[in-house]
Amino acid sequence: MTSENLELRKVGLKITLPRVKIFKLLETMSLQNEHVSAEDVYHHLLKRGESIGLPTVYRVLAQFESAGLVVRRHLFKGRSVFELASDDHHDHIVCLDSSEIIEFRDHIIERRQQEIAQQHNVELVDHTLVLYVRKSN
Amino acid sequence: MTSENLELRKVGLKITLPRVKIFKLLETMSLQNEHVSAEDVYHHLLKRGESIGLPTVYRVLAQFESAGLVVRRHLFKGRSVFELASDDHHDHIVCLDSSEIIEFRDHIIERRQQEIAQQHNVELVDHTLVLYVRKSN
DNA sequence: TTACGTGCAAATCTTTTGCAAAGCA
DNA sequence: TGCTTTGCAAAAGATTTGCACGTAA
Repeated sequence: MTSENLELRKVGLKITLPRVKIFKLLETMSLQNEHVSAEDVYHHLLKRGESIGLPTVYRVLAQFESAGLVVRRHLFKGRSVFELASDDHHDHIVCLDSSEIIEFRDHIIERRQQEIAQQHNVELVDHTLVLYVRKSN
Repeated sequence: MTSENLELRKVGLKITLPRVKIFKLLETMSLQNEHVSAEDVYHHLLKRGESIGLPTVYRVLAQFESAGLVVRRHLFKGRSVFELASDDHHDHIVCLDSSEIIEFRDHIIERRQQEIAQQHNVELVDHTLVLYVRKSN
């Protein structure tokens, strides 16, 4: 049993070809810190000769999100991007000039977020921190 | 000359009825910490008997954004919400149960973001910090 | 007057849904 | 086999665009 299959089984999803293809692609992309939209996933798979339908990509990504395998982010207007979930929380710097995305980790901010949630008497489930920047001259 | 007109003139936008209506509405909404979508603006205006077209709302909001009068946020999937720009930076807590939005301000996080931008040698233009929470039991 | 702005309808883009056929356990 | 998943086509939701008419300066 491959690692993808284990992950899928763990969250109660039946092992199907589309799910495995998409999970593997996300693994590759996440290793490279790439953030992909549903359309991106679809085109990557088509380009390598895989056969898949766009609605299936949307459905599978939504299932992965519900299962906690994947995190959906609203970094841009009009479309969601996805990355494999990981214990290693990180945030994003988005360059307004190049649309390049840089990931960063910061303990001070992470800790402070927890404190703020506590102050408001709510349970912190997730967070999005995006710094929109331009390259300094 | 009313204050709305001054603001519009300041950023080089001609004073027109739709722009004034939308600006006033945003002023009211922002005072109440409401975050409105283009559709929301459209329906609020229709409800109070104003005549306006939805494409105009989208166009005016985009113009206001370019002019720096309003900030566009991607708090949810699939649609943008807008609020009047202000010097007083704040961030958002979004309740996943009720979709309620709470604003908060935190100097520690603000300062830390500046430091992170400096470390990456980029100029911080804007940021979005959203804490997604559930009500603690 | 004259360039700019608006409204309507239609187009576009992203995402979702209905349903018949195919696939996994 | 039986229930789940997929693929296609079509629908839906958000946003944008083309164009003729209206309006601020």
